[in-house]
Amino acid sequence: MSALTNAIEILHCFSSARPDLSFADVMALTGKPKSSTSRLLRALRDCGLLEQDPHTRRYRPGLLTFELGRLHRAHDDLISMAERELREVCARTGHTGYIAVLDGCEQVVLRIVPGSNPLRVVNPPGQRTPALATSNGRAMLARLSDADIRARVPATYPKLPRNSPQNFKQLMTRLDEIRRTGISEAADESIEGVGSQGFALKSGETGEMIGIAVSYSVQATTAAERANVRRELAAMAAKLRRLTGDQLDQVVTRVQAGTR
Amino acid sequence: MSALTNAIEILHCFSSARPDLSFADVMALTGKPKSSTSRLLRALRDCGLLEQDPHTRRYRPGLLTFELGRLHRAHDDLISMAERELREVCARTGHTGYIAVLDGCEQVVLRIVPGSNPLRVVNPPGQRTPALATSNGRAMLARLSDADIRARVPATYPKLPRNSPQNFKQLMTRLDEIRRTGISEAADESIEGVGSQGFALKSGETGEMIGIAVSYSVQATTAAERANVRRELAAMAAKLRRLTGDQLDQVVTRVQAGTR
DNA sequence: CCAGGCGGTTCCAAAATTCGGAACCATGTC
DNA sequence: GACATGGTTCCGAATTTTGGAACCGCCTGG
Repeated sequence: MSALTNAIEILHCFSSARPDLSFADVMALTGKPKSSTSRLLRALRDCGLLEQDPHTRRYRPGLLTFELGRLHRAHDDLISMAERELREVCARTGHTGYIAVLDGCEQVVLRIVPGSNPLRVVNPPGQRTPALATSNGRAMLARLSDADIRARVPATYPKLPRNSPQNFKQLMTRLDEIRRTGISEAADESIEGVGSQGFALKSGETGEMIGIAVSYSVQATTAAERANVRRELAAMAAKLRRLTGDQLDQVVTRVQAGTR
Repeated sequence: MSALTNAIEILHCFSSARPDLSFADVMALTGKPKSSTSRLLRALRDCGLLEQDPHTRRYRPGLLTFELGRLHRAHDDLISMAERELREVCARTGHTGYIAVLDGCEQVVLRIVPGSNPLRVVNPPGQRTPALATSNGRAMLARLSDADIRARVPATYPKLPRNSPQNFKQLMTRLDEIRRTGISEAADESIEGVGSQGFALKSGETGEMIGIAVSYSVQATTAAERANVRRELAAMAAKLRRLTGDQLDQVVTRVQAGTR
């Protein structure tokens, strides 16, 4: 196991749920001996990937991650084009929009477009969620080959909220429906009372794929309003597919860094 | 040289000026042989620290840096408190506010508060600039010990814009003035026609230090207006120092990860 | 005021990884 | 068809990393 692997293992311990960690936390989470943890944390701190709170001695992501994270935003084109369209839809419907990418079997929120409705922002950028339990997560999965999907979903199917697919077969049924209709829908899954509809967009040029979704309160919307969202999304999908040269039938073969 | 060191060396090649790099760029910038570069780039890509554009084959910071960069924001307290105050000052004066940290002899912008005046945002968050040529950069340096300053400034004093201190002695004169008045001023330095005033804030609790500055067009402001900015800053500084327990006379001994 | 825990650091020999030169290869282009 | 670009793979030598153990400074509770 290389030094880099170890470093990454530590970095992966941080999440929105655990934005900072103590020495003991890191030891427990990685299962590494004290000396190795000590050396590695020091190395990561010295190089700016981590910072240490001088008072509590806890570790958190460092200045370097902040700088590089800003640069990652530059990788635009597809995302900013989608964001522009999403902004208009959100302005018209009042709902909240999300753009996310797939990483393994999880999705990471890249952009959020706050809506005007009282439903407040629940998934800030950087948030990582199981792709199986979100509308645009499943929309992205639906565009992969069955073999790829099988490889991404953990061998022991995870325990998901009640309305999410409960096993691999149910999942494939829902993905097939998405493949037919082009739109993915979720309700009362990751968050109780919250529903969303989304679709996946894949650049014909670079092959990168993003998920675009609109999220709303299930209680506060009528069936007619949800049908309207679906129409809006379908129109946005058609326009973006045309702009980006997305061939719907073409399956994604390789997605960057998404093995985990 | 450890694998981690090499990885960091590559990551440091990226900047706002060079947000993506080709294989050859990385080889040239690091001076490493082809095989090592190949292996390392692959490792970085596989672990999510870098991404590769499938079309151009160029490398850029990856999803993991985006996620961790968002978490870095969580490290708030001092910064968010300062941001709140700065927001009010910017609303009153119409100028643009910056919060930055010191890293070695450079500063990195953490937050920006856009003003209402036509002077547009010039330094987005994540931007790295020589601390010697900015008002809050010098304000932060002024709070270090002379020995620490000498250690941070490169042995061969860098070539700076005309109005910046041109050698170590001039620098120390300006820092002494900042130490006396508590406020740092710059005009026509990093950017022609742009002036700024700033100060450094150091948490009495954690010891971390940030720079807070207000930036304006030199042409479009009168001396009276600049004096007003100075009063506003002095008042904000006094308030924040009280809130954070900042003892002005106490010199910063160690600042995180700021050796480079 | 001593014991014990936390958060480390340092040491060392064994084990694992990295290093870099060289050969090779797939694409795209002149 | 030759050449450049952007890699990958191989291999022995050289360098790092590893983890157990001992040690240390600080703080807290008894």
